Amino acid sequence: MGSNRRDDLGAYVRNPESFPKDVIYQNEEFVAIRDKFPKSSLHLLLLPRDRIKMRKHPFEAFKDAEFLEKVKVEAGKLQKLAASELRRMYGKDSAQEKVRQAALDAHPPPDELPAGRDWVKEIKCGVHAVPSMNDLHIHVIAVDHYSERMKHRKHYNSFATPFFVPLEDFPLKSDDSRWHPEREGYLRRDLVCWRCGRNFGNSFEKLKTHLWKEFGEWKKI
Amino acid sequence: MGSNRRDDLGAYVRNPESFPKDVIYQNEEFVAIRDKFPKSSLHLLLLPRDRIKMRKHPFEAFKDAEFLEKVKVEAGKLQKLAASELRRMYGKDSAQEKVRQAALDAHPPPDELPAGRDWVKEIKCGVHAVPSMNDLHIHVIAVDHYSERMKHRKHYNSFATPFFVPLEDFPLKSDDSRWHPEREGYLRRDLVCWRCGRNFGNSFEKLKTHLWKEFGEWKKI
DNA sequence: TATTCCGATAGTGAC
DNA sequence: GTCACTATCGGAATGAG
Ligand SMILES: Nc1ncnc2c1ncn2[C@@H]1O[C@H](COP(=O)(O)O)[C@@H](O)[C@H]1O
Ligand SMILES: Nc1ncnc2c1ncn2[C@@H]1O[C@H](COP(=O)(O)O)[C@@H](O)[C@H]1O
Ligand SMILES: [Zn+2]
Ligand SMILES: [Zn+2]
Repeated sequence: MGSNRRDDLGAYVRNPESFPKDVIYQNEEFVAIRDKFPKSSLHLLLLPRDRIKMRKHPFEAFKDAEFLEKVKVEAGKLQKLAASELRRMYGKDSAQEKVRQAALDAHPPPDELPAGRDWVKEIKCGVHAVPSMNDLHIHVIAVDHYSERMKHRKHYNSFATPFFVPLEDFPLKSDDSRWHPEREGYLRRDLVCWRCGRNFGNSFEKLKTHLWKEFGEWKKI
Repeated sequence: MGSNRRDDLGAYVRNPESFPKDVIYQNEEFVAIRDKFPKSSLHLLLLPRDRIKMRKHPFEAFKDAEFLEKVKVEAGKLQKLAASELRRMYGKDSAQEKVRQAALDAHPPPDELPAGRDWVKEIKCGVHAVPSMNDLHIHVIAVDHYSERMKHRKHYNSFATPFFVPLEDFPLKSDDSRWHPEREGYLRRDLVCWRCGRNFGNSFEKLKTHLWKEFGEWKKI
Protein backbone atom coordinates (compact mmCIF):
# COMPACT_ATOMS: atom_id res chain seq x y z
CA MET A 1 0.00 0.00 0.00
CA GLY A 2 2.25 2.18 -0.85
CA SER A 3 3.49 5.25 0.61
CA ASN A 4 5.79 6.34 -2.13
CA ARG A 5 6.93 9.63 -3.53
CA ARG A 6 3.81 10.05 -5.58
CA ASP A 7 2.06 11.23 -2.42
CA ASP A 8 4.72 13.65 -1.26
CA LEU A 9 2.87 16.81 -2.26
CA GLY A 10 0.21 16.12 0.36
CA ALA A 11 2.61 17.00 3.15
CA TYR A 12 2.85 20.63 1.99
CA VAL A 13 -0.92 20.93 2.22
CA ARG A 14 -1.32 19.25 5.58
CA ASN A 15 1.67 20.83 7.18
CA PRO A 16 2.88 23.88 5.26
CA GLU A 17 4.72 25.35 8.24
CA SER A 18 7.10 22.41 8.12
CA PHE A 19 8.46 23.65 4.80
CA PRO A 20 9.28 27.30 5.30
CA LYS A 21 11.87 27.35 2.53
CA ASP A 22 9.51 25.81 0.01
CA VAL A 23 6.18 27.41 0.81
CA ILE A 24 5.69 30.75 -0.89
CA TYR A 25 2.36 31.48 0.73
CA GLN A 26 -0.69 29.73 2.07
CA ASN A 27 -4.29 30.59 2.72
CA GLU A 28 -7.33 28.55 3.63
CA GLU A 29 -7.79 27.13 0.18
CA PHE A 30 -4.33 26.91 -1.37
CA VAL A 31 -0.67 26.41 -0.69
CA ALA A 32 1.88 27.72 -3.18
CA ILE A 33 5.30 26.08 -3.22
CA ARG A 34 8.51 25.87 -5.19
CA ASP A 35 8.74 22.74 -7.30
CA LYS A 36 11.52 20.62 -5.77
CA PHE A 37 12.68 19.41 -9.20
CA PRO A 38 12.11 22.51 -11.34
CA LYS A 39 11.85 22.01 -15.08
CA SER A 40 12.46 25.70 -15.82
CA SER A 41 14.46 28.43 -14.15
CA LEU A 42 11.28 29.27 -12.21
CA HIS A 43 8.78 26.56 -11.44
CA LEU A 44 6.05 26.87 -8.81
CA LEU A 45 3.12 24.66 -7.88
CA LEU A 46 -0.32 25.70 -6.67
CA LEU A 47 -1.84 23.10 -4.35
CA PRO A 48 -5.58 23.20 -3.56
CA ARG A 49 -6.23 22.18 0.05
CA ASP A 50 -9.77 20.82 -0.31
CA ARG A 51 -9.45 17.26 1.00
CA ILE A 52 -11.77 15.79 -1.61
CA LYS A 53 -10.68 17.79 -4.61
CA MET A 54 -6.99 17.36 -3.97
CA ARG A 55 -7.18 13.61 -4.51
CA LYS A 56 -8.92 13.91 -7.86
CA HIS A 57 -7.52 13.97 -11.34
CA PRO A 58 -7.47 17.60 -12.49
CA PHE A 59 -9.87 16.94 -15.36
CA GLU A 60 -12.34 15.52 -12.86
CA ALA A 61 -11.82 18.23 -10.24
CA PHE A 62 -12.27 20.99 -12.80
CA LYS A 63 -15.71 19.74 -13.75
CA ASP A 64 -16.82 21.73 -10.70
CA ALA A 65 -17.17 25.17 -12.28
CA GLU A 66 -17.02 27.04 -9.01
CA PHE A 67 -13.85 25.26 -7.98
CA LEU A 68 -12.32 25.78 -11.40
CA GLU A 69 -12.99 29.49 -11.15
CA LYS A 70 -11.34 29.71 -7.74
CA VAL A 71 -8.30 27.89 -9.08
CA LYS A 72 -8.05 30.18 -12.08
CA VAL A 73 -8.19 33.26 -9.87
CA GLU A 74 -5.59 31.95 -7.47
CA ALA A 75 -3.32 30.75 -10.25
CA GLY A 76 -3.56 34.21 -11.78
CA LYS A 77 -2.31 35.70 -8.52
CA LEU A 78 0.57 33.25 -8.31
CA GLN A 79 1.41 33.91 -11.93
CA LYS A 80 1.76 37.64 -11.21
CA LEU A 81 3.91 36.86 -8.22
CA ALA A 82 6.08 34.65 -10.39
CA ALA A 83 6.31 37.42 -12.97
CA SER A 84 7.71 39.72 -10.31
CA GLU A 85 10.28 37.11 -9.48
CA LEU A 86 11.28 36.78 -13.13
CA ARG A 87 11.72 40.55 -13.25
CA ARG A 88 14.04 40.37 -10.28
CA MET A 89 15.94 37.50 -11.82
CA TYR A 90 16.36 38.77 -15.37
CA GLY A 91 15.37 42.44 -15.33
CA LYS A 92 19.01 43.49 -15.43
CA ASP A 93 19.54 41.47 -18.64
CA SER A 94 16.33 42.60 -20.36
CA ALA A 95 16.49 45.16 -23.15
CA GLN A 96 12.86 46.19 -22.55
CA GLU A 97 13.51 46.68 -18.86
CA LYS A 98 16.60 48.73 -19.60
CA VAL A 99 14.51 51.08 -21.75
CA ARG A 100 12.10 51.51 -18.84
CA GLN A 101 14.90 52.03 -16.36
CA ALA A 102 16.56 54.58 -18.59
CA ALA A 103 13.27 56.50 -18.73
CA LEU A 104 12.96 56.35 -14.96
CA ASP A 105 16.50 57.67 -14.57
CA ALA A 106 16.02 60.48 -17.07
CA HIS A 107 15.85 64.14 -15.93
CA PRO A 108 13.12 64.93 -16.38
CA PRO A 109 11.36 61.54 -16.80
CA PRO A 110 9.11 61.32 -19.87
CA ASP A 111 5.34 61.72 -19.52
CA GLU A 112 4.77 58.19 -20.86
CA LEU A 113 6.82 55.61 -19.02
CA PRO A 114 7.69 52.54 -21.15
CA ALA A 115 5.92 49.51 -19.72
CA GLY A 116 8.95 47.28 -19.39
CA ARG A 117 8.79 43.62 -20.25
CA ASP A 118 5.52 41.71 -19.74
CA TRP A 119 6.86 38.81 -17.71
CA VAL A 120 3.39 37.34 -17.18
CA LYS A 121 3.47 36.24 -20.82
CA GLU A 122 6.60 34.22 -20.08
CA ILE A 123 4.83 32.05 -17.51
CA LYS A 124 2.38 29.28 -18.26
CA CYS A 125 -0.20 27.85 -15.85
CA GLY A 126 -1.69 24.43 -16.34
CA VAL A 127 -1.78 20.74 -15.53
CA HIS A 128 -0.45 17.53 -16.99
CA ALA A 129 -2.99 15.37 -18.79
CA VAL A 130 -1.70 12.44 -16.72
CA PRO A 131 -0.12 13.70 -13.51
CA SER A 132 2.27 11.39 -11.71
CA MET A 133 1.95 13.07 -8.36
CA ASN A 134 -1.31 12.08 -6.76
CA ASP A 135 -2.24 15.36 -5.11
CA LEU A 136 -3.84 17.98 -7.30
CA HIS A 137 -1.33 20.59 -8.41
CA ILE A 138 -1.19 23.34 -10.98
CA HIS A 139 2.13 24.14 -12.61
CA VAL A 140 3.11 27.80 -12.73
CA ILE A 141 6.25 27.69 -14.78
CA ALA A 142 8.48 29.93 -16.86
CA VAL A 143 8.64 29.03 -20.54
CA ASP A 144 12.42 28.69 -20.69
CA HIS A 145 12.91 25.05 -19.61
CA TYR A 146 16.39 25.98 -18.57
CA SER A 147 17.09 23.59 -15.72
CA GLU A 148 19.48 20.81 -14.80
CA ARG A 149 16.59 18.85 -13.42
CA MET A 150 15.03 18.52 -16.84
CA LYS A 151 16.63 15.19 -17.60
CA HIS A 152 14.71 13.38 -20.30
CA ARG A 153 12.26 13.54 -23.12
CA LYS A 154 9.17 13.03 -21.02
CA HIS A 155 10.11 15.88 -18.75
CA TYR A 156 10.30 18.19 -21.74
CA ASN A 157 7.35 16.92 -23.72
CA SER A 158 5.10 17.00 -20.69
CA PHE A 159 5.36 20.78 -20.94
CA ALA A 160 5.97 21.29 -24.64
CA THR A 161 3.11 19.28 -26.14
CA PRO A 162 -0.68 19.18 -25.58
CA PHE A 163 0.13 16.90 -22.65
CA PHE A 164 0.39 20.23 -20.85
CA VAL A 165 -3.14 21.62 -20.61
CA PRO A 166 -3.29 25.37 -19.89
CA LEU A 167 -5.75 26.34 -17.18
CA GLU A 168 -7.56 28.65 -19.57
CA ASP A 169 -8.51 25.66 -21.75
CA PHE A 170 -10.82 24.34 -19.04
CA PRO A 171 -13.54 23.22 -19.12
CA LEU A 172 -12.45 20.90 -21.94
CA LYS A 173 -15.02 20.18 -24.62
CA SER A 174 -16.20 16.59 -24.72
CA ASP A 175 -14.47 15.89 -28.04
CA ASP A 176 -11.11 17.26 -26.91
CA SER A 177 -8.40 14.75 -27.78
CA ARG A 178 -6.59 15.53 -24.54
CA TRP A 179 -9.14 13.42 -22.69
CA HIS A 180 -7.20 10.44 -24.06
CA PRO A 181 -3.57 11.48 -23.90
CA GLU A 182 -2.09 7.96 -24.12
CA ARG A 183 -3.56 7.41 -27.56
CA GLU A 184 -2.04 10.62 -28.72
CA GLY A 185 1.49 9.66 -27.73
CA TYR A 186 2.34 13.22 -26.79
CA LEU A 187 5.33 12.23 -24.70
CA ARG A 188 6.86 10.20 -27.51
CA ARG A 189 6.84 13.03 -29.95
CA ASP A 190 9.99 14.41 -31.48
CA LEU A 191 11.75 16.98 -29.33
CA VAL A 192 10.98 20.42 -30.71
CA CYS A 193 12.38 23.71 -29.40
CA TRP A 194 9.57 25.73 -27.84
CA ARG A 195 11.14 28.96 -29.10
CA CYS A 196 12.31 28.41 -32.70
CA GLY A 197 10.54 25.19 -33.60
CA ARG A 198 13.71 23.31 -34.50
CA ASN A 199 13.24 19.55 -34.41
CA PHE A 200 15.76 17.49 -32.45
CA GLY A 201 14.21 14.08 -32.99
CA ASN A 202 15.24 11.87 -30.09
CA SER A 203 18.37 13.85 -29.27
CA PHE A 204 17.62 15.15 -25.84
CA GLU A 205 21.14 16.28 -25.02
CA LYS A 206 21.32 18.30 -28.22
CA LEU A 207 17.99 19.91 -27.43
CA LYS A 208 19.21 20.75 -23.97
CA THR A 209 22.37 22.41 -25.27
CA HIS A 210 20.21 24.38 -27.65
CA LEU A 211 17.85 25.44 -24.86
CA TRP A 212 20.85 26.84 -23.00
CA LYS A 213 21.52 29.12 -25.95
CA GLU A 214 17.86 30.05 -26.31
CA PHE A 215 17.77 30.92 -22.63
CA GLY A 216 20.66 33.32 -23.07
CA GLU A 217 18.73 35.18 -25.76
CA TRP A 218 15.31 34.90 -24.21
CA LYS A 219 16.25 36.61 -20.97
CA LYS A 220 17.68 39.52 -22.92
CA ILE A 221 14.49 40.46 -24.75
CA MET B 1 39.87 3.75 -50.33
CA GLY B 2 40.37 1.46 -48.17
CA SER B 3 41.94 -1.53 -46.92
CA ASN B 4 39.66 -2.31 -44.10
CA ARG B 5 38.29 -5.35 -42.39
CA ARG B 6 35.61 -5.79 -44.99
CA ASP B 7 38.26 -7.30 -47.25
CA ASP B 8 39.72 -9.72 -44.74
CA LEU B 9 38.14 -12.84 -46.22
CA GLY B 10 40.27 -12.45 -49.35
CA ALA B 11 43.39 -13.48 -47.47
CA TYR B 12 42.03 -16.98 -46.87
CA VAL B 13 41.53 -17.41 -50.60
CA ARG B 14 44.85 -16.02 -51.70
CA ASN B 15 46.89 -17.65 -49.00
CA PRO B 16 45.02 -20.50 -47.33
CA GLU B 17 48.16 -22.17 -46.02
CA SER B 18 48.73 -19.15 -43.78
CA PHE B 19 45.63 -20.07 -41.79
CA PRO B 20 46.02 -23.74 -40.93
CA LYS B 21 43.79 -23.49 -37.87
CA ASP B 22 40.98 -21.79 -39.77
CA VAL B 23 41.02 -23.54 -43.11
CA ILE B 24 39.01 -26.75 -43.12
CA TYR B 25 39.91 -27.70 -46.66
CA GLN B 26 40.78 -26.15 -49.98
CA ASN B 27 40.66 -27.16 -53.59
CA GLU B 28 41.10 -25.30 -56.84
CA GLU B 29 37.77 -23.60 -56.70
CA PHE B 30 36.93 -23.16 -53.03
CA VAL B 31 38.33 -22.59 -49.59
CA ALA B 32 36.27 -23.65 -46.57
CA ILE B 33 37.01 -21.91 -43.28
CA ARG B 34 35.71 -21.46 -39.77
CA ASP B 35 33.93 -18.17 -39.26
CA LYS B 36 36.10 -16.09 -36.93
CA PHE B 37 33.05 -14.59 -35.20
CA PRO B 38 30.64 -17.54 -35.22
CA LYS B 39 26.96 -16.77 -34.77
CA SER B 40 26.08 -20.37 -33.89
CA SER B 41 27.89 -23.17 -32.13
CA LEU B 42 29.13 -24.23 -35.58
CA HIS B 43 29.61 -21.65 -38.29
CA LEU B 44 31.63 -22.24 -41.44
CA LEU B 45 32.14 -20.19 -44.59
CA LEU B 46 32.59 -21.41 -48.13
CA LEU B 47 34.76 -19.06 -50.17
CA PRO B 48 34.82 -19.33 -53.98
CA ARG B 49 38.28 -18.64 -55.36
CA ASP B 50 37.35 -17.34 -58.81
CA ARG B 51 38.98 -13.91 -58.91
CA ILE B 52 36.07 -12.29 -60.74
CA LYS B 53 33.19 -14.00 -59.04
CA MET B 54 34.58 -13.51 -55.56
CA ARG B 55 34.28 -9.73 -55.80
CA LYS B 56 30.64 -9.82 -56.87
CA HIS B 57 27.50 -9.54 -54.83
CA PRO B 58 26.12 -13.07 -54.42
CA PHE B 59 22.90 -12.24 -56.26
CA GLU B 60 24.99 -11.11 -59.20
CA ALA B 61 27.44 -13.99 -59.08
CA PHE B 62 24.64 -16.54 -58.91
CA LYS B 63 23.12 -15.31 -62.16
CA ASP B 64 25.74 -17.58 -63.74
CA ALA B 65 23.90 -20.89 -63.63
CA GLU B 66 26.99 -23.01 -64.03
CA PHE B 67 28.75 -21.24 -61.19
CA LEU B 68 25.65 -21.43 -59.01
CA GLU B 69 25.49 -25.15 -59.55
CA LYS B 70 29.11 -25.63 -58.57
CA VAL B 71 28.54 -23.60 -55.44
CA LYS B 72 25.48 -25.63 -54.52
CA VAL B 73 27.37 -28.88 -54.93
CA GLU B 74 30.35 -27.71 -52.90
CA ALA B 75 28.13 -26.23 -50.19
CA GLY B 76 26.34 -29.56 -49.98
CA LYS B 77 29.66 -31.28 -49.34
CA LEU B 78 30.60 -28.79 -46.67
CA GLN B 79 27.16 -29.11 -45.11
CA LYS B 80 27.66 -32.88 -44.76
CA LEU B 81 31.06 -32.30 -43.26
CA ALA B 82 29.52 -29.87 -40.81
CA ALA B 83 26.83 -32.42 -40.00
CA SER B 84 29.53 -34.89 -39.03
CA GLU B 85 31.02 -32.29 -36.78
CA LEU B 86 27.66 -31.65 -35.13
CA ARG B 87 27.34 -35.36 -34.52
CA ARG B 88 30.72 -35.39 -32.83
CA MET B 89 29.78 -32.36 -30.77
CA TYR B 90 26.29 -33.33 -29.63
CA GLY B 91 25.87 -36.99 -30.44
CA LYS B 92 26.39 -37.96 -26.83
CA ASP B 93 23.49 -35.66 -25.79
CA SER B 94 21.11 -36.72 -28.57
CA ALA B 95 18.22 -39.07 -27.81
CA GLN B 96 18.04 -40.23 -31.43
CA GLU B 97 21.74 -41.02 -31.47
CA LYS B 98 21.41 -42.92 -28.21
CA VAL B 99 18.73 -45.13 -29.75
CA ARG B 100 21.06 -45.90 -32.66
CA GLN B 101 23.97 -46.57 -30.36
CA ALA B 102 21.89 -48.89 -28.20
CA ALA B 103 20.96 -50.85 -31.31
CA LEU B 104 24.61 -51.06 -32.33
CA ASP B 105 25.51 -52.36 -28.88
CA ALA B 106 22.74 -54.93 -28.78
CA HIS B 107 23.51 -58.70 -29.04
CA PRO B 108 22.49 -59.52 -31.61
CA PRO B 109 22.03 -56.14 -33.38
CA PRO B 110 18.59 -55.65 -34.97
CA ASP B 111 18.14 -56.15 -38.73
CA GLU B 112 17.07 -52.51 -39.18
CA LEU B 113 19.52 -50.07 -37.61
CA PRO B 114 17.87 -46.79 -36.47
CA ALA B 115 19.20 -43.93 -38.63
CA GLY B 116 20.33 -41.67 -35.83
CA ARG B 117 19.70 -37.94 -35.96
CA ASP B 118 19.73 -36.16 -39.32
CA TRP B 119 22.20 -33.40 -38.52
CA VAL B 120 22.16 -32.05 -42.06
CA LYS B 121 18.68 -30.67 -41.34
CA GLU B 122 20.16 -28.64 -38.49
CA ILE B 123 22.49 -26.74 -40.80
CA LYS B 124 21.50 -23.99 -43.18
CA CYS B 125 23.47 -22.81 -46.20
CA GLY B 126 22.97 -19.40 -47.71
CA VAL B 127 24.02 -15.79 -48.10
CA HIS B 128 23.08 -12.44 -46.65
CA ALA B 129 20.97 -10.23 -48.88
CA VAL B 130 23.43 -7.42 -48.14
CA PRO B 131 26.80 -8.89 -47.17
CA SER B 132 29.19 -6.70 -45.23
CA MET B 133 32.30 -8.63 -46.14
CA ASN B 134 33.32 -7.86 -49.68
CA ASP B 135 34.52 -11.28 -50.77
CA LEU B 136 31.88 -13.76 -51.80
CA HIS B 137 31.07 -16.20 -49.02
CA ILE B 138 28.38 -18.73 -48.28
CA HIS B 139 27.36 -19.31 -44.69
CA VAL B 140 27.16 -22.92 -43.55
CA ILE B 141 25.75 -22.57 -40.09
CA ALA B 142 23.98 -24.58 -37.42
CA VAL B 143 20.48 -23.38 -36.62
CA ASP B 144 21.09 -22.94 -32.90
CA HIS B 145 22.50 -19.39 -32.74
CA TYR B 146 24.13 -20.32 -29.50
CA SER B 147 27.23 -18.15 -29.47
CA GLU B 148 28.81 -15.41 -27.40
CA ARG B 149 29.74 -13.59 -30.58
CA MET B 150 26.10 -13.07 -31.47
CA LYS B 151 25.92 -9.67 -29.87
CA HIS B 152 23.06 -7.67 -31.31
CA ARG B 153 19.81 -7.65 -33.18
CA LYS B 154 21.32 -7.38 -36.65
CA HIS B 155 23.50 -10.41 -36.02
CA TYR B 156 20.45 -12.45 -35.19
CA ASN B 157 18.03 -11.09 -37.75
CA SER B 158 20.57 -11.47 -40.53
CA PHE B 159 20.09 -15.23 -40.08
CA ALA B 160 16.54 -15.41 -38.75
CA THR B 161 14.66 -13.37 -41.36
CA PRO B 162 14.51 -13.40 -45.17
CA PHE B 163 17.70 -11.35 -45.03
CA PHE B 164 19.26 -14.80 -45.00
CA VAL B 165 18.72 -16.31 -48.43
CA PRO B 166 19.11 -20.10 -48.58
CA LEU B 167 21.21 -21.35 -51.47
CA GLU B 168 18.36 -23.48 -52.69
CA ASP B 169 16.27 -20.36 -53.32
CA PHE B 170 18.58 -19.33 -56.16
CA PRO B 171 18.06 -18.29 -58.85
CA LEU B 172 15.66 -15.73 -57.34
CA LYS B 173 12.60 -14.87 -59.37
CA SER B 174 12.53 -11.33 -60.66
CA ASP B 175 9.69 -10.30 -58.36
CA ASP B 176 11.33 -11.68 -55.22
CA SER B 177 11.19 -9.04 -52.50
CA ARG B 178 14.64 -10.01 -51.32
CA TRP B 179 16.11 -8.14 -54.26
CA HIS B 180 15.35 -5.01 -52.21
CA PRO B 181 16.14 -5.96 -48.64
CA GLU B 182 16.48 -2.40 -47.31
CA ARG B 183 12.89 -1.58 -48.09
CA GLU B 184 11.79 -4.66 -46.24
CA GLY B 185 13.49 -3.69 -43.00
CA TYR B 186 14.37 -7.28 -42.20
CA LEU B 187 17.08 -6.38 -39.72
CA ARG B 188 14.76 -4.08 -37.77
CA ARG B 189 12.14 -6.71 -37.20
CA ASP B 190 11.13 -7.89 -33.77
CA LEU B 191 13.37 -10.60 -32.35
CA VAL B 192 11.63 -13.94 -32.73
CA CYS B 193 12.92 -17.29 -31.49
CA TRP B 194 13.78 -19.50 -34.46
CA ARG B 195 12.61 -22.57 -32.57
CA CYS B 196 9.36 -21.71 -30.79
CA GLY B 197 8.37 -18.45 -32.46
CA ARG B 198 8.23 -16.44 -29.25
CA ASN B 199 8.51 -12.71 -29.84
CA PHE B 200 11.05 -10.75 -27.80
CA GLY B 201 10.48 -7.34 -29.34
CA ASN B 202 13.69 -5.37 -28.92
CA SER B 203 14.93 -7.36 -25.95
CA PHE B 204 18.06 -8.95 -27.32
CA GLU B 205 19.45 -10.08 -23.98
CA LYS B 206 16.20 -11.81 -23.11
CA LEU B 207 16.20 -13.55 -26.47
CA LYS B 208 19.77 -14.66 -25.91
CA THR B 209 18.99 -16.12 -22.51
CA HIS B 210 16.08 -17.93 -24.10
CA LEU B 211 18.27 -19.25 -26.90
CA TRP B 212 20.57 -20.73 -24.28
CA LYS B 213 17.65 -22.76 -22.98
CA GLU B 214 16.53 -23.73 -26.45
CA PHE B 215 20.04 -24.91 -27.22
CA GLY B 216 19.99 -27.19 -24.20
CA GLU B 217 16.85 -28.86 -25.49
CA TRP B 218 17.73 -28.79 -29.18
CA LYS B 219 20.94 -30.73 -28.81
CA LYS B 220 19.10 -33.44 -26.89
CA ILE B 221 16.63 -34.28 -29.66
C1' DT C 1 32.73 -6.82 -40.45
C1' DA C 2 34.09 -5.54 -35.01
C1' DT C 3 35.01 -2.35 -31.30
C1' DT C 4 34.29 1.61 -28.54
C1' DC C 5 31.91 5.62 -26.87
C1' DC C 6 27.94 8.00 -25.71
C1' DG C 7 23.25 8.74 -25.21
C1' DA C 8 18.49 7.09 -25.33
C1' DT C 9 15.32 3.75 -23.52
C1' DA C 10 13.04 0.67 -20.29
C1' DG C 11 12.09 -1.53 -15.81
C1' DT C 12 12.47 -1.49 -10.77
C1' DG C 13 11.80 -0.09 -6.29
C1' DA C 14 10.76 3.47 -3.06
C1' DC C 15 7.54 2.54 2.97
C1' DG D 1 3.73 11.06 -17.14
C1' DT D 2 7.57 11.45 -9.03
C1' DC D 3 13.06 10.27 -8.60
C1' DA D 4 17.09 7.47 -8.75
C1' DC D 5 19.58 3.27 -10.14
C1' DT D 6 20.70 -0.14 -13.32
C1' DA D 7 20.87 -2.66 -17.43
C1' DT D 8 20.07 -2.61 -21.92
C1' DC D 9 19.46 -0.77 -26.43
C1' DG D 10 20.83 2.19 -30.37
C1' DG D 11 23.35 5.11 -33.43
C1' DA D 12 27.89 7.07 -34.92
C1' DA D 13 32.56 7.01 -35.60
C1' DT D 14 36.50 4.40 -36.45
C1' DG D 15 39.77 2.35 -39.83
C1' DA D 16 44.98 2.63 -43.42
C1' DG D 17 49.28 3.94 -45.84
N1 LIG E 1 8.71 16.31 -2.98
C1 LIG E 1 8.38 17.20 -3.93
N2 LIG E 1 8.25 18.49 -3.60
C2 LIG E 1 7.93 19.40 -4.53
N3 LIG E 1 7.69 19.12 -5.80
C3 LIG E 1 7.79 17.84 -6.19
C4 LIG E 1 8.14 16.84 -5.26
N4 LIG E 1 8.19 15.66 -5.93
C5 LIG E 1 7.89 15.93 -7.21
N5 LIG E 1 7.63 17.24 -7.37
C6 LIG E 1 7.23 17.92 -8.59
O1 LIG E 1 5.87 17.64 -8.80
C7 LIG E 1 5.56 17.75 -10.17
C8 LIG E 1 4.64 16.63 -10.55
O2 LIG E 1 4.28 16.78 -11.89
P1 LIG E 1 3.12 15.97 -12.56
O3 LIG E 1 2.58 14.98 -11.58
O4 LIG E 1 3.71 15.35 -13.77
O5 LIG E 1 2.07 17.01 -12.95
C9 LIG E 1 6.88 17.71 -10.91
O6 LIG E 1 7.11 18.98 -11.51
C10 LIG E 1 7.92 17.41 -9.83
O7 LIG E 1 9.13 18.09 -10.03
N1 LIG F 1 38.62 -12.07 -40.39
C1 LIG F 1 37.58 -12.91 -40.50
N2 LIG F 1 37.77 -14.23 -40.63
C2 LIG F 1 36.73 -15.05 -40.73
N3 LIG F 1 35.45 -14.68 -40.72
C3 LIG F 1 35.21 -13.37 -40.60
C4 LIG F 1 36.23 -12.44 -40.48
N4 LIG F 1 35.69 -11.20 -40.34
C5 LIG F 1 34.36 -11.39 -40.38
N5 LIG F 1 34.06 -12.68 -40.53
C6 LIG F 1 32.73 -13.28 -40.66
O1 LIG F 1 32.29 -13.04 -41.98
C7 LIG F 1 30.87 -13.05 -42.01
C8 LIG F 1 30.40 -11.93 -42.90
O2 LIG F 1 29.01 -11.96 -42.97
P1 LIG F 1 28.18 -11.12 -44.04
O3 LIG F 1 29.13 -10.23 -44.77
O4 LIG F 1 27.18 -10.37 -43.22
O5 LIG F 1 27.53 -12.15 -44.93
C9 LIG F 1 30.41 -12.91 -40.58
O6 LIG F 1 29.79 -14.11 -40.18
C10 LIG F 1 31.70 -12.67 -39.79
O7 LIG F 1 31.67 -13.29 -38.53
ZN1 LIG G 1 15.27 27.06 -30.59
ZN1 LIG H 1 12.06 -20.47 -28.32
